[in-house]
Amino acid sequence: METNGYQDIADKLRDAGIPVTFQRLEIGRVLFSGPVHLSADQVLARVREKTPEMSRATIYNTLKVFRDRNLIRELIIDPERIFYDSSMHPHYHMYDVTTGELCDLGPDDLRVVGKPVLPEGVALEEIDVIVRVRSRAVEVTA
Amino acid sequence: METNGYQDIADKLRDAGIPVTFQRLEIGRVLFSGPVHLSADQVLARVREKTPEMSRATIYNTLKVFRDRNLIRELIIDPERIFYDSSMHPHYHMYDVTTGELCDLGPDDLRVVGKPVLPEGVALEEIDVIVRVRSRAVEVTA
DNA sequence: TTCCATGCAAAGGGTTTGCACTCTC
DNA sequence: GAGAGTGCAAACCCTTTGCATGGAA
Repeated sequence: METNGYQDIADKLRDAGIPVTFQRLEIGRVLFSGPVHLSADQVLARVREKTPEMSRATIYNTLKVFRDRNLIRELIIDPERIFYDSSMHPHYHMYDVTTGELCDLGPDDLRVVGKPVLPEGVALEEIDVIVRVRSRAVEVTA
Repeated sequence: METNGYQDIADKLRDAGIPVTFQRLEIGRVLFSGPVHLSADQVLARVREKTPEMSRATIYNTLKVFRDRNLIRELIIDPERIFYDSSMHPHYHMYDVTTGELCDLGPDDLRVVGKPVLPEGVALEEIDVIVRVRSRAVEVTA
């Protein structure tokens, strides 16, 4: 999982059936150097630190390719933006609505018990759990 | 909970400390006549069936007022739009990513066990559980 | 009269798309 | 040279905002 070198990332892409390109390697480097939760814009910003000419459209295209090939997961947590999670291990999330911080929860923290009865012709895709928390420090006195 | 008449809705608004207006009654009628999951646009459409002059801005304003007063809950489930849930009972959701259908799950279907350790100065707001399913019937052969 | 609610239209922000250019095989 | 990948800019859609009108206390 800890794919740090370009060689590892290239292998990861090939294993997923994704043709390797320079841009995809750079985006992969940002995503697969460790477990991260990043919005598309954050990915773009990090890639542009090393590759300023990277296009926003390429970021969105590539994120969708990665997602379709199960290399990353889309997190629908904030109505403002989609987060991309580079960890495909089953796990849940804790989201600080005040700061926008997002972190992982393991099975030690939380577990889902029971399985809902699925209607005819319907397949389970995944179960998302989001623990929303609020920092007391930063009071939003609206 | 089954607030059907305008009188019931007016009471509900007053109880929540929300000044009663014609528009809020109409929006309340759509939301509180039964348990519903509607996007802002769907609320607008239903209100306009009876009140075609209702403004989109008023819908958004009112939904936010209702949400702040804990009359409805925002569901962050689909990146395209926010759904508003007229049921404040604690419950979870099943979402069909193919059809966009959304339904409730009770404690008989699913339960969350354990509580995550919250960082210092952080308060639990709520725990969302979304069971994502996919209809086999409508194959999305992309 | 003062304040809040409403409506319209324009702006805002994340995401998608159209199209031309480039690169690879 | 065919096809995919990329980059730019404009388009898109949901949502928010500014501002003027209107209604209630």
